[in-house]
Amino acid sequence: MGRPTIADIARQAGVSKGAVSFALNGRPGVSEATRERILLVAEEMNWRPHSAARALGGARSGAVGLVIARPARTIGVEPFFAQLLSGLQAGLSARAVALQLLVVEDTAAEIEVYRRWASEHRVDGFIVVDLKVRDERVEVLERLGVPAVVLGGPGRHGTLPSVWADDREAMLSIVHYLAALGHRRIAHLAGLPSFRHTQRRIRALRDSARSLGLIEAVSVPTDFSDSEGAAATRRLLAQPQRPTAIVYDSDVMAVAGLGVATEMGVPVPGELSIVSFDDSVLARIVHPALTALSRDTFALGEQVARQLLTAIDAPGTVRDLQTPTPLLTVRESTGRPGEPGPSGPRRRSWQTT
Amino acid sequence: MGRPTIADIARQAGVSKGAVSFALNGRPGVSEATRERILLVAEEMNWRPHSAARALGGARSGAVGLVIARPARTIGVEPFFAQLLSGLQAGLSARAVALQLLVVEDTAAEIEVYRRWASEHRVDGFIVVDLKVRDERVEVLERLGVPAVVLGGPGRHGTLPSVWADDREAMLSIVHYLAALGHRRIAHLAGLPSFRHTQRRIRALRDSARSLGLIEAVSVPTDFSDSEGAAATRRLLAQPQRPTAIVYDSDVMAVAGLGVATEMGVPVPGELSIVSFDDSVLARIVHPALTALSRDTFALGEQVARQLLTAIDAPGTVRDLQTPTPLLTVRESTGRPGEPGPSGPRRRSWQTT
DNA sequence: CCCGGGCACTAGAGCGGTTTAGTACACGCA
DNA sequence: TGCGTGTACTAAACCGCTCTAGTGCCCGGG
Repeated sequence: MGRPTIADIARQAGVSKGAVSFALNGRPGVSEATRERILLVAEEMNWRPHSAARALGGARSGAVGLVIARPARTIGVEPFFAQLLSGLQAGLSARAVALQLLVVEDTAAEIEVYRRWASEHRVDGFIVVDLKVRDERVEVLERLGVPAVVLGGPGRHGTLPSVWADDREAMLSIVHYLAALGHRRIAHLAGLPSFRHTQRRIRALRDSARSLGLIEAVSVPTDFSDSEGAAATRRLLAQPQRPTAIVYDSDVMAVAGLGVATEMGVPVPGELSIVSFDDSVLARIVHPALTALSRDTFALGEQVARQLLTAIDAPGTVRDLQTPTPLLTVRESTGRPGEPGPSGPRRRSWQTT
Repeated sequence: MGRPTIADIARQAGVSKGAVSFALNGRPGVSEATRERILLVAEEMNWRPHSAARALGGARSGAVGLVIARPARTIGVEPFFAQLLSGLQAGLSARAVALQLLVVEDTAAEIEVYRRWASEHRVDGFIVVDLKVRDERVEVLERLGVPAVVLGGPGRHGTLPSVWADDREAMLSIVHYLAALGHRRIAHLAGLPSFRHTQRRIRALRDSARSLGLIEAVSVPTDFSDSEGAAATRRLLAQPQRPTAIVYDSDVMAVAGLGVATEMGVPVPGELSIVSFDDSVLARIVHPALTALSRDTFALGEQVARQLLTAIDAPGTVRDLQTPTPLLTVRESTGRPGEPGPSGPRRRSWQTT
């Protein structure tokens, strides 16, 4: 005999299938004595529900989907996703919900997967990341009628609930910090310009430029890759009037930028301050360690998971949720412009050529 | 009306459910004309199979499981997993098989998930990573009778097929390279000693020590984390007779080690050569870029996926598969001991204080 | 002319659960 | 005594698909 079914349990316990179902799901319809007997038998036979059978009865599939549309190599290194994933798992596993993960090349493929998984009843809901400025996925998901939670915002996510952090506030905190140190030429190596949070960061920098008396406040869009981060840094540092501080939208780019600065003999933080918009081990292990915006990505994942589970249980009841604005963790990569950093004398000597 | 079922299609096309099923699955029993008519109707109604209904009829669930038992923070940064994941996806998506991913704290939890998912018919097979020296998971999976492919080996994976690379050969190639450069004191910052590949690497280093005339060839076990990597490096470099080369079992540790060397004023590669056992963007973006063993992790993932799909289709037919031994990519972090590297004069100046 | 065999298709049983309708019995109450 | 009500349970429908057994028909051979 293969795996036991409720029919087997029913026979063994001398009751009907229905009674077993009631007992196992803790719903009324059986006496306490019978329930315990059934549970005992089920335990003995080592019974587990067949997820497909459950799902067939119109019930949940017990899984949620996360589809990421980024070229594989980019993800490879983003600690952000891994952290987020762990948090999601933590939030989901509390309710024994599994996560179906898929990495696709582009948004078209992503949407196709949404359609497929939804119509195959493979998942009960979706987590949407990398919210775009004009995001077609939102409409598709709304039309599919599948519960979904958007990571990003605020705004532009239609009727779907979102979990978001204030990127604007975060960028302002960085710029204020740099301005307070005396920086007047600040560059921003932004991420993909199609991303909503990229736009918010760019705008925040531009808006603060005048009020803080910045001479220069440019945002350079990239694809988040280390190579574009390095190339853009090289271009910025080759200018006659180069920026005294660069804000990177990801830690990978920041590290790549640090590498370029080192290679070009520009001392950090002596002549160039570097801030990363994302914190991770990466920012800590390089030398000098990078000043970075820290947020609890793991907790963020948990939040998103909770929101999604709620959205699945009671659609329409979930409201947007703002997470704490990331705080700046000051390390060794920032200092007053033109001044050697805390360990300046040593690092100054890099600047040979 | 909700989503269409084959009954709807049958009604619309004026045939029976059975005929529709035959037509949609491309099996004999319907004429070519009828088949086309049915397919057309299905297309029009935008029909998709209900995965649960399919799975219920004893068929496949259309998903495979990957459970990773490592503390969340460690994964966060391993580009290896992300690359592997992408490769797996690529291999699986060709057959429209989904990947269920779960990160758990320890092996006990991992085994529990295997049991649960198998008995719930949630997945058709498993991918096992981080093969241990004495690995209880193997026996559990064999007993469960679920198809599974082990990433690692050779040996110690029971009757489960494995995909493996020759870690021994790889380590030997590193040591030979370093010995040829003139290194006689080589340290190895190993990973978790419970991992099978860690043991193979340790043994390979030890075995080659005599034949190559090494004075020192120690392996220091760690937990793969940046902090242990940094701490161990600090200890090694603080010794009176410090090693002239360190081999790191992961790129994260290698980068952390490079940071420590920089901080301690030990020029790389002038007085310390660094080799990473894993290549990734990480190894390239730091400065100096790290000499590392490169392998195509993406392709590895694809291979594993293919093997697993075969194992699911025809259990018992799958044999072990050896993947190409990773090749050493020489970058800037290695050189002759005591000699400045290619850009040595500049870097030499780091070594102040 | 009848029969066997192959083809195209139908009917319906199952897969393993959930859920609803129905039944048997005990009990309280007029 | 009869009736309504509540409880504990059973029987069976149902979810959407697959697959087997069976049916009707046509064709060729004896």
